[in-house]
Amino acid sequence: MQLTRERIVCAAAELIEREGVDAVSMRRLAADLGSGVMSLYNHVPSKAALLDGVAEWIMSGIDFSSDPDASWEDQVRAQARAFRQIARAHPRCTMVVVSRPTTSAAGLLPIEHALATLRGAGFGGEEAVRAVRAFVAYIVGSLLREVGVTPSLARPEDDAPAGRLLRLDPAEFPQATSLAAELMVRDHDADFEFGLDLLVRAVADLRPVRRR
Amino acid sequence: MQLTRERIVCAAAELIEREGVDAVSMRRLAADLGSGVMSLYNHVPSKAALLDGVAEWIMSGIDFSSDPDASWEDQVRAQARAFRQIARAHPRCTMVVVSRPTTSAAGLLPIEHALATLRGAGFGGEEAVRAVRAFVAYIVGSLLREVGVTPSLARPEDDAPAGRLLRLDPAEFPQATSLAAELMVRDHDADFEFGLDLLVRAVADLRPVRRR
DNA sequence: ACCTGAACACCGTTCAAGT
DNA sequence: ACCTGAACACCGTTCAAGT
Repeated sequence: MQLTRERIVCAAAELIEREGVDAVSMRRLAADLGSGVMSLYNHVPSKAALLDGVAEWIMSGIDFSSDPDASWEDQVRAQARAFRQIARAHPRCTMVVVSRPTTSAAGLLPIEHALATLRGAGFGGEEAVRAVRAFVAYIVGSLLREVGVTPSLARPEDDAPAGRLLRLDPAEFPQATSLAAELMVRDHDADFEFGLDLLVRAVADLRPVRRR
Repeated sequence: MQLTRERIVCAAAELIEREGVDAVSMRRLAADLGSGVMSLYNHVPSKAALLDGVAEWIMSGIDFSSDPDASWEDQVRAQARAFRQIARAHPRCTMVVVSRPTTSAAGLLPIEHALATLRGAGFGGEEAVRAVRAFVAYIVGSLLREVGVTPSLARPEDDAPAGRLLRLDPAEFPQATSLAAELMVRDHDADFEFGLDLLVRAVADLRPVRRR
């Protein structure tokens, strides 16, 4: 089968999803694709560029469009949820997406949509830009949490009964100890919606705007 | 000089800051420390564990305490800013801190402090946990943006005049095009404070609480 | 307990050679 | 234009040997 940039990028994304980023090597990828290692370099200039390609490919698979008849609050919410889809659809690729600077247009698309929504709701340019940045920061941070790299109490242990506790010194961590039950609950949907709601309402409070 | 876990971790952090994560190898580190490669393994079980150590070391260098006489809003702000200090003090290590699950107590300390502040302000346990998670998500996302991995318009190019524009198709990106000026401004302080303020005010609105 | 060199099984990428 | 193998300069880590 023909070797293609797209085929290579796609194979890389699948390999990451299957075995993690550390499993990705040009040699391994070539073997998976049934070609010589150096053949890859006819379509991709370097491994770094390949990973950029994976990030872009995943971003471009998200649909950021939203119902233009909905309230701007609901549109922003829909866009945020679309973004978060990345963590659900490509959990192990999320870190790749989020850890490399987006050089492509695909990375700017969610921002374009969000800006359009906010401007359409009557927000000024600077305000819209600032609000979008706050949303993006929150969403990106949420992705990282969901993917499991943000400080948490529940330690993933293969052998231990699900949701075992990190050993905590109650003297040093009185709050974490007394709130252990709440901290162990990991409902990413609810967590995400909670924070998203905070931001949406705070942005709505910035100024009295009427539906356009 | 004696080889020590702390000395190794510290050297790794400095090397990351100087030349980036990709420059870190056990061999390079050993050379920097004037020892044989394998000597490192007497103090650190693996490279991955070493990077965990770097993350922990950086987290433990942040002072999350806040003036207990200040309003809870100001305390939360102070804690958030302390967290953000990481991006200023160790920009190139930030990704390391933020990309690996915190297994140590040092990673839980900021959460402990934030929980104490919110509970002291009268928030319920579950509410406090949710709010803290929203804050952490926002802060972590902000760190990533500040360190330069979040979609942005300003493309860092060594040769181009500072702040050159990504080539944008005005038809596809009307908002980004018309807001190019605003999007190019990169005032991380202002951006961070703007979003932090949104969250603080939204959390304050969750329920009428009086100072404790 | 700590250090070490040799060795193993890998890397990404350059280059020169092929079609 | 695309493919390729050999070669180069690296990796992390195991192991057996030293002190």
